[in-house]
Amino acid sequence: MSDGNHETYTPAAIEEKWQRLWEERGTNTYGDEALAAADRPFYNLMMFPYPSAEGLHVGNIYAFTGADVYGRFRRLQGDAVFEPIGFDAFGIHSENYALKVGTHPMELIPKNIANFTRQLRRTGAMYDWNHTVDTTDPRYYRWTQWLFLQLYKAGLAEKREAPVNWCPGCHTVLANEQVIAGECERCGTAVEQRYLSQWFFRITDYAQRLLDDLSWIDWSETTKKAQENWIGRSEGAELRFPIARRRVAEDRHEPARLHAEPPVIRVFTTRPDTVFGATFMVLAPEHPLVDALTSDDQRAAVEAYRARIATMDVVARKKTDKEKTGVFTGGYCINPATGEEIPVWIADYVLMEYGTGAIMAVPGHDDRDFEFATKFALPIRRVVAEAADPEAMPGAPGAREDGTPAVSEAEALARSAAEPLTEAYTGPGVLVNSDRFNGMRWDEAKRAITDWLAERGLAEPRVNYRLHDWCISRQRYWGPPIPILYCDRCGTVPVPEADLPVVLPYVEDYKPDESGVSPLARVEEWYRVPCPECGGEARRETDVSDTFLDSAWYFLRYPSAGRDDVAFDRALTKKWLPVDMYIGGEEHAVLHLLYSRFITMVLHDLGHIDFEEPYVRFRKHGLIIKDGAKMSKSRGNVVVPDEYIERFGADAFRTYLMFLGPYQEGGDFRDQGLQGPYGFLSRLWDCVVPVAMLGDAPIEGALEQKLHATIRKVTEDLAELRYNTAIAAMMEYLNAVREGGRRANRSEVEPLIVLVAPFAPHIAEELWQRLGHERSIFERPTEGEAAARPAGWRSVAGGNWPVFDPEKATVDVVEFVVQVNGKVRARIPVERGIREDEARAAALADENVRRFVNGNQVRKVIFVPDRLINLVVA
RNA sequence: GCGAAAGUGGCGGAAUCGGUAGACGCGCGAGACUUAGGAUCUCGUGGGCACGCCCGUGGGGGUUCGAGUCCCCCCUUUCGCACCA
Repeated sequence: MSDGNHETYTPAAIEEKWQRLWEERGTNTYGDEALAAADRPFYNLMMFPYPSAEGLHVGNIYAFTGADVYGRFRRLQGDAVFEPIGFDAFGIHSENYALKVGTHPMELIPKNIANFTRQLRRTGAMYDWNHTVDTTDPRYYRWTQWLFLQLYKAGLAEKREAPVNWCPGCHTVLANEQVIAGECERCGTAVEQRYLSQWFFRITDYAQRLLDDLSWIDWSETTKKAQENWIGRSEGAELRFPIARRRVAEDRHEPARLHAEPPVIRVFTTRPDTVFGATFMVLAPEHPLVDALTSDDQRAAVEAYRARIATMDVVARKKTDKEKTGVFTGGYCINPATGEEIPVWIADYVLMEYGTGAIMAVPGHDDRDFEFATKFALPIRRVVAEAADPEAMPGAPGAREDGTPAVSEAEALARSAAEPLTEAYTGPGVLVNSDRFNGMRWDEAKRAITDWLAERGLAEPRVNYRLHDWCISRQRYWGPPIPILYCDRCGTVPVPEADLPVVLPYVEDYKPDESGVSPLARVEEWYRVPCPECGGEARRETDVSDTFLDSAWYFLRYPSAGRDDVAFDRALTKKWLPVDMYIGGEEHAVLHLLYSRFITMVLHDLGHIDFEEPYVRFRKHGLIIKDGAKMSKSRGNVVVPDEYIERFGADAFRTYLMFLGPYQEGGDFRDQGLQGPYGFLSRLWDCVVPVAMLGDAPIEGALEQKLHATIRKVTEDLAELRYNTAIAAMMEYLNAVREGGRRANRSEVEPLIVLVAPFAPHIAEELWQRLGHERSIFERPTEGEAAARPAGWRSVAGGNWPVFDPEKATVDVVEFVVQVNGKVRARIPVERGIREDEARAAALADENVRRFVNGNQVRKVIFVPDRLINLVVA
């Protein structure tokens, strides 16, 4: 629709131009000095991508654009925003893909990174390309290895034999967090349990701190909750059940060993109040005491059961709803509360990884124990009686003044002590069948019984966590080698820091196998090295570290990227960290986000940094679906961003992504939806270009009011990442400017261009330039520029972002609602600030209102200033 | 089973504090312009009819002058954890 005079909006040309100019002028990048000298630093971080061969997908762009919009918003407000990007390129994901296509990862990854870089530039985000990281670069992973050594020296990294999750598909060990419902997060293969010697980070030492800090960090609530659940703190007690030696010793083959082992079985329980009801004990099949407890006549059955469990895959074993299985060991232990001998069983519903790997079974008050006891005909004893009503409990509200329950104790006890249980009772109540503790509230009994047993050394209060230590060994090729040497004479020797990096060698055949060792173990010339301590023969650790270690500290590296003398510079780190705003996916709620918090705490404790939480503020973004369904290759509904960007431009694509739903909840991508934002930008263009056609009149009246209301709305919404409603407000304002096809004035559109800039930076730059500005809209304006603004235009200090005038942001005439008996009967325009009596008179002047009042007496009037009046009639 | 979030037009989604339900956009309808239209512009667009109202935010109760919003019960969906003692 070009009419010679009119220039059409051509996003491709404009965007190409500005991306080139940004690069040439260094608009978005910092030199080393500038980075060190920046005032009002704001570290705007987004989760760096894994550079897949498929290229950037729409989910990446959605995440990054939301973060970039925020960064640009802060920058327009005068902050010195540091917005880096990098590549998380090590790991099983990359390696598996390389294997699939038959290209070595050392060739594949640089290609992918080049492709990603091209695509990322095309999205128009303001990345600082002077400060990027690539985790596979030896200049980066040198410091990943350094980090490992710091943990090693601090005693936080240790090698130990442990049951680990082995993925038979990926041929490697996985961290607990990488096992989803018993399956490998990457390939979906059922995970097996193996006993291997692995490197662990003692993250459990930090469990309480990781939990405590959640109370003050400013994060999305759901993310905090996920971490809280993952850490899984439970309070209770460790109880000790002495082994009934008499019975065990009779059957023992090696009686001498008996004395070497502790003559007790330790259990963790959150219900020490129910110990009088512990009628048997269950150990995990792998429990080390099983052998000692097993009697000769039960040995065959026990061995068979253990063998069956050992070969069972983890998915099958962890199924909650399968029928309970188990076998009696023939051994007994003594209930420390009752003194009774109780039988010891093994069953796979007890997990070796949690607590002590043994439980006291209280079938009366635990669903699982009840099921087990029922199946194997074990005694079930009630020790907690449900009070007639909660008020009846001693000390409860409604209890008598002397603290005794409203229902008599005797009554409650008598009623239910003898009553048989048809299912486990897990609720609150009063103790029964518990000797001296009868009649005590269950919650008080927890402490009382623990104390009572503790006097005899049979219990102590205990806090347990679900969190496990972080297994970082991977028997794979594509990762940083763990910087450890094994010497026959000196044992485990850390690689001296001066010898870092331990470079990952080029290995032609890097395919993993069943052996349980890394492909690097096949490269003798690499792993055979002299011991740095004795000079004798040593052997390198051949496992590489988990990818999540690479990403656990990358945010510390960005400002110091390119520095070869330190992992992170002290002064730069002090200036820029912790991260001011971190935006990323919820899928990392318990992986990356927990690990990087842990690593940061460790570095803090070791004196390397002066903060212990890496991200002051974290916001999760939502997920994009396509036409109401998850995107997947098999469904064939994957959005390829390049095509859309080519057709509509990055500006429209970005704006659409931010418009299609609340950013923190995600939304539904529909091809036709792009028309809206594209049309919006086109109309904005048509309003401003050619600039010579713009009017010079100052903004005034209702439009001025609307502008200020829009500035307020957009400013507030952007601060809270409510991008969709901010865009809607801008659309509304532009519609008002164009009302009736009138010619726009410069004073009406210039502020709008700044508001649009975070979403559509290219068109904003272009229009800004055409309006006569020489410098980027994102640069801090000079005094001259600030002074040359149209009348009534005010901006925040140091930026072009407009400031609204609260006086002007409110309307003079409001549409006032008149209700009769709560139903809307009229809408009348009134002056803002109208008094109740005036409003009432105006309401009653309305014909329709009068019709409904119908001469009846007005019994009550509800008046909400500037909103409504409600007349209540008989 | 536990934890978290959410159910609003044909669709994506709006709606600070309990105060005009459906902003904005898509789609659709009518019209204008046009050789043409998957372009652009204008107007309309929750349902119903007696054209003034009635009905409408998953279902059922309740509180209130007034409920999408608060309370109780139920249903559905999505996500996370899942034999965690």
